[in-house]
Amino acid sequence: MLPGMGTIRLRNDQPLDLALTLSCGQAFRWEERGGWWEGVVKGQIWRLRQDVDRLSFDGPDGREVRRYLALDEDLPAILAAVDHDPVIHPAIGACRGLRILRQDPWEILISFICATNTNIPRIRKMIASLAVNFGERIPGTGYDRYGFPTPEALPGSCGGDLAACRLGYREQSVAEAAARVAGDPGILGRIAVLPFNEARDALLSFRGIGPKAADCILLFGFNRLEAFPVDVWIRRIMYAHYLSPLPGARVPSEKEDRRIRAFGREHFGPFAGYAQEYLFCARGRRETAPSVPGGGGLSGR
DNA sequence: AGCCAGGTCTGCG
DNA sequence: CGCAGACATGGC
Repeated sequence: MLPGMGTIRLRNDQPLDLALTLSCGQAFRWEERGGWWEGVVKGQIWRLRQDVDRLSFDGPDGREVRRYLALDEDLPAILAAVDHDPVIHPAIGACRGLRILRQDPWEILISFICATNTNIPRIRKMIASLAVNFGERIPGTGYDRYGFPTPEALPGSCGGDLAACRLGYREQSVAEAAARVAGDPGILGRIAVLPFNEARDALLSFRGIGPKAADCILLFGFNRLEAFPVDVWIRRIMYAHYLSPLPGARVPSEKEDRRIRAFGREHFGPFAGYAQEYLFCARGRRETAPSVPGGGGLSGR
């Protein structure tokens, strides 16, 4: 591991909370071992460690680390652009240094197909299982680590050993996505350069990718910071503090989620995804229990 | 034991 | 369109 090893001095005005960034649910393959965060990125072992303003890395080179962690992004400027109400403000304070990673679109696509209707611990297990069963073993470590499987390496038709990964009803969607991307290797690259709504529509054409997964894939895999994923937690938070369901509307419902999404993107602007992530990561103080819609909205909508 | 989980799809009106 | 159920699994 000699090739890429070094340190980066973090600037005071560009905060990073490495642990929060790696563990908050945008990436699923990072583990803390002996004071270092260890993960697999681009088929290589990456080890990262933060001591206040010193970021140490082992595996990648400094340029790769900066890019992956989005250290070149002006975080305070982004947060200033979304910090204009008394709900997001404390979330920003509570999650200082949280950054949205720049991850591999293919890995994120599969990860968020797996992320539907389950919890983060199990998502991590599903992804780990895909890597162990179909990824390439990475030599030179004291224990086995595996790269995320390529589209070609995953069974492209249902059945096969994919069942061993215990994906449940997500299995068919994963298999189809693998077959499609393997058969059209340029597809994700083309999606990457589409306008937002067209990219979103392209993702929605995959089985197993609905509105929420599409927004997560855009945000975490394509660095589209305007994406505003609406999951059960965000729905709770938004109903508790920002808007109420339309009179007579069923909730949850796709129609209502669409309103939440539109409100989020309008209210928070081009960096709505950052606002969403801070709200998501700061969940659990006031939003642990389902709250009553209609009480305590910000505006009278 | 039972509810819930970073939802989505299908089959009906 | 919009709604209700089904769905496969395991965490807590």
